[in-house]
Parts: sequence; C-alpha cells; structure tokens
Amino acid sequence: MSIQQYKFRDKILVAVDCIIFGFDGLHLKALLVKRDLDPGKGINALMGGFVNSNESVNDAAKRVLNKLTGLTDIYMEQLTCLGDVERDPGGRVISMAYFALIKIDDYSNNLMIEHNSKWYPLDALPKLVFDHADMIKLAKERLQEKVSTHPSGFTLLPQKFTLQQLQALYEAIYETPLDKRNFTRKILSLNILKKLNEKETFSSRKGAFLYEFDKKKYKILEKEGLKFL
Amino acid sequence: MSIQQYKFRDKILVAVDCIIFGFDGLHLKALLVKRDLDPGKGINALMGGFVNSNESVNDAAKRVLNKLTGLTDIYMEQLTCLGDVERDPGGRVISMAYFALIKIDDYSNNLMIEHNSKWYPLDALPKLVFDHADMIKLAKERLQEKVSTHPSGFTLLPQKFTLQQLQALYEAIYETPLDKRNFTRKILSLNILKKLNEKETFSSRKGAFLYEFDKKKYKILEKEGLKFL
DNA sequence: TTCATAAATGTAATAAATACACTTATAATT
DNA sequence: AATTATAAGTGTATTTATTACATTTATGAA
Repeated sequence: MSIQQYKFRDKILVAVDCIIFGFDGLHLKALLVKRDLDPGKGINALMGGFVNSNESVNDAAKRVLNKLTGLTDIYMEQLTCLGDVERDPGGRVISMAYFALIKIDDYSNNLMIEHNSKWYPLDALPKLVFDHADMIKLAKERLQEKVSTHPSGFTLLPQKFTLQQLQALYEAIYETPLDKRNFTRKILSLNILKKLNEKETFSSRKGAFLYEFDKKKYKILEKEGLKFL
Repeated sequence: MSIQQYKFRDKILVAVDCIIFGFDGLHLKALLVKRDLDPGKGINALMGGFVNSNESVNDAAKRVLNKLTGLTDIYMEQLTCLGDVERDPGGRVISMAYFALIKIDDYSNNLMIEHNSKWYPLDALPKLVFDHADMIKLAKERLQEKVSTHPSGFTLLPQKFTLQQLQALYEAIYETPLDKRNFTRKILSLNILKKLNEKETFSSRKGAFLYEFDKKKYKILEKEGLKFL
C-alpha cells in the first residue's frame, strides 16, 4: 500500500451550517436566511456554505459567520456532523454544524435586507430545509448544557446588562422560571460580575444597576468550568 | 443560482478515526493499530478509514469499528471534526473522530494479530501519526464529562462486576482516588444496580459480591442524565 | 487455630440548594 | 407636595447533598 491509496477514494462535498443564537431580552432566537439556491430555494435555512479545499473546516465556518454578520471573533463551536447519504437532495453533501452566539444588536438591519435573513424565536421556527430543524434542536440542547457549566451564555447579552436581563436569559435558555433571590445570590457568588455606577431606567422607575464582566475571572471559568444550575 | 452550483465546489476526502477505549481493571487503555499505508506507514494510529459516497459518516465509523473489533452495537459517539488543511501530509483529508467504549475482553487476541493492534494505557501512549494524539486527549476529556452525567462508562466493564471494579473504573477515568464508602452509597442510591447472589473470589479471600445493571433504569438515566460526580 | 487480606458498613460535620415575602427607590399623576 | 404604581433589591430557615473518616467481617491459607 502507498500514498496512491488516497487517490481511489470517494471525495465528498463538505458544508458548514451555522446555528446563530441571539437574545432579545425575552426570547432566544435563531437567525435564518432564505436559501438562495436549489434545492430548497426560497425556503428558510441556516446560513451555510461549502468548505473550500484551501481552508480548514473551522475557517469555513468563520468565513460564513463573518459573511452573514460582518462580525469577527464570534463565539462559535462545533456541534455535530450531519452525514446521512440522502440528507441533501442536491447531492452527497455532509455538513458540519456549528453553533454561534452573538449580541442581537450587533446584527444590523442592513444585513437583514442584504441577506434576506430574519430572527425567529425558537418556539416558532418556520419550515426549514433538509435536516436544519434537527440541527437547531440539537444546538438548543447543547446550549443548555453549555451554559450550565460555562459562562459562554453571557456572549448573548450586551456588554452592560442588569441582573434581571441575565436572569431572563437563563430562563429563556432553560425554559423555566428561576427564583430571583437565589439566582442573584448564586451569580454574584461566582465573582465574575462588576457592578457599575450606572442604572438602566428603561424598564422601571427605580432603575436597575448595570453590571459587566470581569474578563479575567471569566476566562478562568471558561476553561475550568463552573457549576451553574 | 441553481443546482449547478454544487458542481463547481471542492470535493474533499472524508475519513473517520475511532478512539476505542478499554479498561483492564486498573488502567484505561486505547486500542491502536500500526498504520498500513503511507504517509506514516508503520507508525501507531487510531483505526480509521475513508467515508464512501454511498454510506453515512456514522455508518462508516460503525464499519471501521466492526472491521477492527468484530463487534456490532458498539457504544460510539461523535467527538469532533479535525479539519485543518495540512493535517494529513498525504492530501486534503478531513476526519471525523469518534470515541467508542468496549469491554476489553471482547477483543480477541486473534484480532490483535490480524490487525497489528495493541492496547496502550493512556498515560503511556506511543508516538502517533498526524493529529491522532490530540484526538485521544480530547476523547479522554469528553469521556470524563460523559461519565459524570451518564451511565455510559459501564459499557467498559464486563456484564457482572464488583463495586470495587466499578470504583476502579471511575478512578481511572477521573485520574483521582475516590472514597469507598461514599462511592458505594452514591452509586447504589442511583438504583441502577442489581446485586447478584454470586461472588467474585479472584482478588480476595472473602470474595466480593457481583452486580449487574438494571437495563430499564439504565435507559432512563442514559436519556435524562444523572449527576454522578 | 491463627493469620492475612480485602469486603462491607455508619455517622457526624459541612456545604449547597431551595422555598419564600416584604421594603425601597423612583417617575408619573393628582 | 402628596400619592400611587412599578419593578428593584434583599435575608433566613429548611432541606438535601457532600465530605471526611475507622472498625468489623468473612474467608482461605498457613
């Protein structure tokens, strides 16, 4: 046997698809586009693209994410490989699904028009092409696991946020109400929040203090993990 | 745009590589083969193979696992996609890594000779081709997470086992000693073990009771998850 | 009968999780 | 200036889970 062996094996189209999550203060949402090529043209889909032979699979995902959002340094991780033979009626295409978290306000209206994209609440998704609905379901489960042991979820919030916004985020992800006092105590005990001398006065007369993250402690917890809920 | 679009995209070789774990009662081990083709011929590697265009990626992993072990219904899950451009000097090959758990005694000596394969303790791995060492490292981390929330680890033990064997398994996976009384209490409180009326007398005069799993409860916990350690 | 060996077992102390309701600050209204 | 409406902010007691720790028991071999 020799290097020649590689030559006679089947080459396959490899795609990446990105589940992009956002949070609007109340609902967890996914960013979808209307697919612009057949098969499935005009149907809602995750943003995706093919992996080129001169780029890594992760780089392909970054490229796709950047193309859609204009953002770099997006929180992103591999989710799963969808590899069924018949998953794409257009041909044999395997897809690596990624999930990504962005601040919903970082995504501009211009881009929504340009890419024919739209945020959908997870409990009201439209019909999706191929196995994209499966991907989103899996991504949501993975997000729940992830935020229970890592501070990644914070990526969905604006830089400054109130404790009630943070709680609403966890409630949206876990799909369950949480006790305000217990939540506050626990999150503050992690020592990753800095209380600012500013208040957010949009949602109450009294106003709620804004917090931001202590990036150093955040990094440690990101690596080491934490036990959140 | 049309279906034609698919035609002009790059096709890529897709491989699967399997991290196969076994447990000999004391050490966690990985099954490695001597690679039989260039590049890297003769160097140790994970068992792997290319995905054919008429099989799913998961089926390719099953095929590879079955070819090496002779076993079907192996516990197996996707680990990660290794997708760097230069990871395989023989060409552009992306690899989906899987980790699998088998009972070490199910793997026969004949197969070891036939495939030029060998069990290596995880703390004494030989040099490996490409990024296979990374895969094993990641697989071990994933195994640690997995057994802390799912009863999957039991797949590494024979059908009948003693509590001390089970504890030794967890100690090997976590790489840390555990308290015998606390361990026993906790594992029994999960109510997934059936105490048999048989003793294993190999390792002590007194003999230790054998246990086996209650498969129904196992299935429930497998889905719902548990909080183990 | 004694000895050596690993198996089996319980309790007290500490830490973490949960359940639960009133007071406070403020802007808007009168 | 006083009142009202609204969400923010805060503490304690109870239950549950985790940890630390040492002696007795069963048995085969000598």
